[in-house]
Amino acid sequence: MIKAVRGTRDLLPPDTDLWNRVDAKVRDVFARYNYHEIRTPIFEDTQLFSRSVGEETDIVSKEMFTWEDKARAQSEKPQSLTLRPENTAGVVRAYIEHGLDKKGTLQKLYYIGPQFRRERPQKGRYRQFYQIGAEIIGPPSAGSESPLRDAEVLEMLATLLDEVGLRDWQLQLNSVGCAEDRARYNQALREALQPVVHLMCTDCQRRTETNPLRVLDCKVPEDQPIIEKLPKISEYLDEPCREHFAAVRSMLDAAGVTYTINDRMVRGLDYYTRTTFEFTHGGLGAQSAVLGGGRYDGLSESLEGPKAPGIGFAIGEDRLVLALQSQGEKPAEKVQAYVAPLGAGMNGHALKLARELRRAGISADIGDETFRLKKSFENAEKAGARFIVIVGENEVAAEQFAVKDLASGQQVQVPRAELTKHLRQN
RNA sequence: GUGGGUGUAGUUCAGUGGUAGAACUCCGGACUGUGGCUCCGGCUGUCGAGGGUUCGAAUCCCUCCACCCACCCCA
Repeated sequence: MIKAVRGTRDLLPPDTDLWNRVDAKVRDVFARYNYHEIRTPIFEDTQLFSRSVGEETDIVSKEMFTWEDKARAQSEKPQSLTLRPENTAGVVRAYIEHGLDKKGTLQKLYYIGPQFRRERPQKGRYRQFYQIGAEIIGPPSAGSESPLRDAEVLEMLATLLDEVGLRDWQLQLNSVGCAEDRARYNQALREALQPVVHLMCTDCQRRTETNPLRVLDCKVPEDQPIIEKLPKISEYLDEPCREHFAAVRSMLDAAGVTYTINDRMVRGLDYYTRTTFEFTHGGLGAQSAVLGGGRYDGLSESLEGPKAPGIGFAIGEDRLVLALQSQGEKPAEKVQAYVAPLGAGMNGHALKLARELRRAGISADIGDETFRLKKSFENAEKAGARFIVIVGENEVAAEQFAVKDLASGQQVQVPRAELTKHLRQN
């Protein structure tokens, strides 16, 4: 038997009803904040990701689905292509390619779609997973660097999660400063760790060499006293970065968005600058982050584009749905009417009637004239139908249909002309 | 890539060397135009795959595979 490949999965009803509800709500919120949808290709030139996400990150160094396309001409080398592991790089590429900076305004773009990373699957982590993301990007003259953009994005996310129905989420906020700040901080961390690192777990010893920032993320209890004494990134921000972060916080305070500063939160993509954030939720197993994001002031230029600071985020839709389900969210898609043809020659009458209902905006399902009435009732019950409408010879002749409310058990005769009204009002 | 757990009916699972089971689901009937409840009857399996031990393997051994969870890392 051929099965869905590792890390991929089928989304089936009724789960897909919940997914669609999330999609619809998210589009509704984005529209109210004046975002518009962008759709970028599912695969891109491999270099797009190695140059934006970062050659040394886990994503690029070991998690990408990459292959060589055939050369177009004999003189050409085959092109290396990659299934997108995230969507910000693609959006910024499109921004540059279509000269959107020339519009002179802020671009507020959102996307919903699958992303691909070749990781070992576990709860809340799949090789094909879905992200809902948005970016605000534009020339500095349009206000793209303003801390108001950061605050606006965070406020929207708080609203979005509330409206989607997620309870008990937490916003973790940090600033990782600019590239220079991070270089100085990395150096300081290395120096601070040097005398004590041999007391720490083997992971931390490795991290000190490869990526000292990661040490801050360590969860080993014995290491915590050491980690608490390490220098903080906030002490290494230069004046502009410090002011920017303070402005973001004061606007969040003004708007009444609650957050916690987490100066140990480090994010793994190289392009992040200044504000970084995560929204977390308890129902997700080890993957507590429902969404993550941050500012990326230098990304466009690193892709040979114009100066175009930006800020964005990606919601893990798989995780958001998981979190909603963990708090008991159940999609209950029901059909309003079940039309039950009864006896030979009734299928046509049933279809005609169902057509009238459906055209009037009433959801309806149809049985079959070979079903005994008992079976039709059972089917109607299984479908979660509110009403069953019986289409038998008597009914057709009298132009009056037996309509039974399956919840209350009440049954009445309803003239054809009043049928849609009767079914709609309940 | 590493570690742990689990693979038996459509589903959830029991079965630790001797004829593969239960519950639920599904199908039919009791009930010929009235569901949920009840009762009766019925279908369903390469026991994850391959090899080995044994008179005999779902069960013991070896190898592999898949899924789940965790690490790493991230959404």
